[in-house]
Amino acid sequence: MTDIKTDTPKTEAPIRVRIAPSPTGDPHVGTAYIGLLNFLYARQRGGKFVLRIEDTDRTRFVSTSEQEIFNSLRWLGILWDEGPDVGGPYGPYRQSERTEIYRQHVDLLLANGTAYRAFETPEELEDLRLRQIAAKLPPRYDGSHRELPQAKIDQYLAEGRPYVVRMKVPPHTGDSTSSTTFRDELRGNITFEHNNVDDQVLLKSDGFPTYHLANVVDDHLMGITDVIRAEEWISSTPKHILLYKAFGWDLPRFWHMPLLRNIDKSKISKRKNPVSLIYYRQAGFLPSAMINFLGLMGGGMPTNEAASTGKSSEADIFSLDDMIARFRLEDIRLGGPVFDLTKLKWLNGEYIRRSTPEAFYEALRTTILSDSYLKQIAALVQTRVETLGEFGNLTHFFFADDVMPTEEIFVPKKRTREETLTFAAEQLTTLEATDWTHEALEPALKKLGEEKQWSVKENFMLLRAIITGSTMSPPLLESMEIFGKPRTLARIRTFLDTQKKQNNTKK
RNA sequence: GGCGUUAUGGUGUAACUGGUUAACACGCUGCCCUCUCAAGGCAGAGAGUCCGGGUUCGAGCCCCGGUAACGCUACCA
Repeated sequence: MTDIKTDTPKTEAPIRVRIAPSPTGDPHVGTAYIGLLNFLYARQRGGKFVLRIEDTDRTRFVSTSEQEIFNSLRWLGILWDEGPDVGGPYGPYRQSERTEIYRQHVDLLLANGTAYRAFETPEELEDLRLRQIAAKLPPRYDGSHRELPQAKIDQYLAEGRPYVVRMKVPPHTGDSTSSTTFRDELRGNITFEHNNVDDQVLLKSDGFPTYHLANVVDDHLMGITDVIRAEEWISSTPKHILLYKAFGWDLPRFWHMPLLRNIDKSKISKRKNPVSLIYYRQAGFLPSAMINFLGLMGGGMPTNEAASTGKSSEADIFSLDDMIARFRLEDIRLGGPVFDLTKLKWLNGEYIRRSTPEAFYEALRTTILSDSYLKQIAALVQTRVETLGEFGNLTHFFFADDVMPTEEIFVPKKRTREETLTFAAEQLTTLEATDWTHEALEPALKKLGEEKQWSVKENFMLLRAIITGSTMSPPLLESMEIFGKPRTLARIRTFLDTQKKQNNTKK
């Protein structure tokens, strides 16, 4: 093993990297992927890895999300040196606690003429957008408040009209540049003409910053040296460069990583692939396997010597420590890798087979057979069994992954297969948007049933069939609650996918 | 539509500064082992490197032109 630190130029500032997830839902595999890459980069260079929470979107905020992000990353062993929960010298690490900082920085931009107030209402902007689309023009802010006379601004402010602050993208008086070129460490120079860069909103009318502003201000203030993020940010990087320039700050290095993909190559999404880290934990994937699998995405691990000497399959198997020792971020492949569950499951199986019997049993007992899980399930069936031996009869679906009802079971007497599948898809949509307590689930499902003219019995029986594979089960909603949202939704999606495929083969 | 990025078997990756029949893993097929199923062992099928030109003795690697996929195009991140 080589000493990585000797490779690091000694003149460099200490490496500081970060991930900045938004607490808007379940922790995402994409967050884990980018987190892993940042973590490795920092560890290999004796740098610091920062976790920052980007909670500036109040409309999408989910209160439990932040804690779940912490739990999931820790589960994987992706540990941060600074963050909201562990503190650090550059805090606070939650953007909602930094609003005063952003306000001050916006004032700086307002004062030096690189930003301006815009007083249009959201309705006016929507109207503009629609007209532009109708005229086959690229939808873009038309800049009408770019050069508002001071008198007008004062008047609007006095009237108390709400406003946003927008970035004044050059060219304008004081800066005549018409394009921005930046270096992506993986791809080389990328150029954007400014007439393709919108006057991005920096400060929303609710006083919160947008991603673009908060991100640049925080990265600078937190001393971030390398921005390692997903490819979807390439398009907005010129805005960020312009902001660094407007503040007069040095640029970090930018590394844009390929996007994880669904099987059909689109950006990975929950509709087509489980993306919740909670799902993977609850479904019984081992953190070592998940980390290993993520390390396979995009390459980056040099071919193992074991591959040429010993068993060749060893080449694909490595630990987090192996990655710290040998992973090369600069070798990441740029094509978007498909997040292929088949290979993940094979890897997971490898890790299970390699466990000691004790470790395997321990893994079962802390996940799929944990005391808390069993205790909740037991409470559900106590009145429904006559011998303890019947426990498995009623609860098999809690422990199985291949539940699939036959058509006779899931299609109600007076319904067709088609309308049943359509309704099941609507149930899925409803469940996705509902808090995961049986108290919340019941009215949500009943409301859907009323709207679509499905009786409560038909409604719940269909769902019961999908979740349990049977027409007989412990109380459905309580069962779903214990089984967990990510796995329940995944089961419904698997059901719908399978039935859809059967449709296609029938025709 | 505009802008940007990407492109090696079905999937993930490999192929030194261009150099023999494009390699490994997953998956798939068959066989062996075996009370079953996995695991394991063995043997296969599957790409000529998105397409078209060019440079070169020689191109997956270099040049030019296309195409397709993906991303962005919000007072979301």
